[in-house]
Amino acid sequence: MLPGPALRHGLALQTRLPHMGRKKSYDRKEAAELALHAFWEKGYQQTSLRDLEQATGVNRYGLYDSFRDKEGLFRECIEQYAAQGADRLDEMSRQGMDGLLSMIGRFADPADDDKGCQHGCLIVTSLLERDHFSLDIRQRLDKHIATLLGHIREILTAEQQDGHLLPHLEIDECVEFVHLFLVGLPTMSRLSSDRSGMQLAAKAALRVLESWRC
Amino acid sequence: MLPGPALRHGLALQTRLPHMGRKKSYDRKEAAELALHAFWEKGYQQTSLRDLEQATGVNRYGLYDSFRDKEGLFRECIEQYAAQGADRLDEMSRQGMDGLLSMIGRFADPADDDKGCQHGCLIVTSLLERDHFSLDIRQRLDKHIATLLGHIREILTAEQQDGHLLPHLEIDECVEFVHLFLVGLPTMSRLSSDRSGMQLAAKAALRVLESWRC
DNA sequence: TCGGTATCCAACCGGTCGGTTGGCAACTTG
DNA sequence: CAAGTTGCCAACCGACCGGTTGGATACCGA
Repeated sequence: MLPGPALRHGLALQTRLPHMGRKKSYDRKEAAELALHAFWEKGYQQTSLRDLEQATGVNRYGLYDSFRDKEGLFRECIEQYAAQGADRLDEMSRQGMDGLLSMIGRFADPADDDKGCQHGCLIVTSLLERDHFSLDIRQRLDKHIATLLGHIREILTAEQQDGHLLPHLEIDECVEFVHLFLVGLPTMSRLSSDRSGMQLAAKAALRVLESWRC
Repeated sequence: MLPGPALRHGLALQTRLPHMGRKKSYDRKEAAELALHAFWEKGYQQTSLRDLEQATGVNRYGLYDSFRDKEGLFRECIEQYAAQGADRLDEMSRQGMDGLLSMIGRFADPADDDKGCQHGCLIVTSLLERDHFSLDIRQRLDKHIATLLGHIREILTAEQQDGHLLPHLEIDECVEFVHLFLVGLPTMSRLSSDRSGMQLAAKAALRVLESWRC
């Protein structure tokens, strides 16, 4: 823990061998991944350190040692989540409007058991707990949202320039409208255990997106 | 508090005069109204009894005495809120599609300083905390949501029968789409202190509603 | 004025929160 | 093996939660 008596024997702090002492019984990244799903299901505030200990199998000392504090662990989780999502976003961008449609379509299609759709985007749902986070976390969440909106804007402008989207549409408005879907649909699914209302809304959203094409 | 020695003097419980003893220093309904705004701003879970004492000016003993417990106070708040909202809903129904448009339009128009739009419908935002409530509260919230959706459905079917709405529209889908707006717009405004994105989305939503008319 | 009653308020209760620590177990090095 | 270092775990900490209570206070009827 603390430096210990090594210094008294002339062993400088930075030259201490990294493989000394007991080995960690858990993998840092794996623990963060498990914690991520706990946060995702219950939200930041409602996930206690006791929950995290159980979800990760790591004692709170280990969590504290590896991630500094609860928020540090959460920071690692959202960065890991965003890193995973980045690939998906790129894939969506590559598919253009179809990618966007399939993204919204996942909400409407109950056959697709992508767990993400059950809880909604972790970044979005976390922003609902804005008040509980430090400025640092808030800024990271905002940054990730901006990235998401950037991808959507990129898709829409490209499609419009290629003449595949109605020319009179205001891109700013369309981007925020899609944002509304991405925020509202998972929220709706949280409001009720019955997902049919949300699915109808998703179908309507898809119709609107389709109507933008030409 | 407890019956006291009155009975020993032959004074039956139900015949005790209601104006005995010290007078309440607060009005029950007024206290509920003040508590309502506290719940509305911070949410149920995040509003502590300390907050409620400060917001209402009533000591927790008084709150406990008048409302049984925190949830009892909240129950009173949402019923009061729903009662107030009922008039507005009726007014909206009377105006038909225009009423619906103006309801959504309030989100887009920053000049209108209706505080309700800042936080979103209390019923909706409360449902986000579903897990923290008893079955009774959940059912009440669900009932109020159903009432709201019923009004929307009523408006849309009437307009369609009168030939003022495109005949091919599926009412079920449209109702849930409006529901999505009502859920998503206030949620968006919570995600960011900058309301411009939400306002753009609201404008897009209005365009969609307009496009349904004929 | 005085007994009876209802209200008010501060102190308190058990429980849970995020976070900390001391003693022990496991590992490397010599 | 012994010395040095690190990880593990349970017990613990102060703060805050919703809720409770006992004694002081204000009000009523007689």
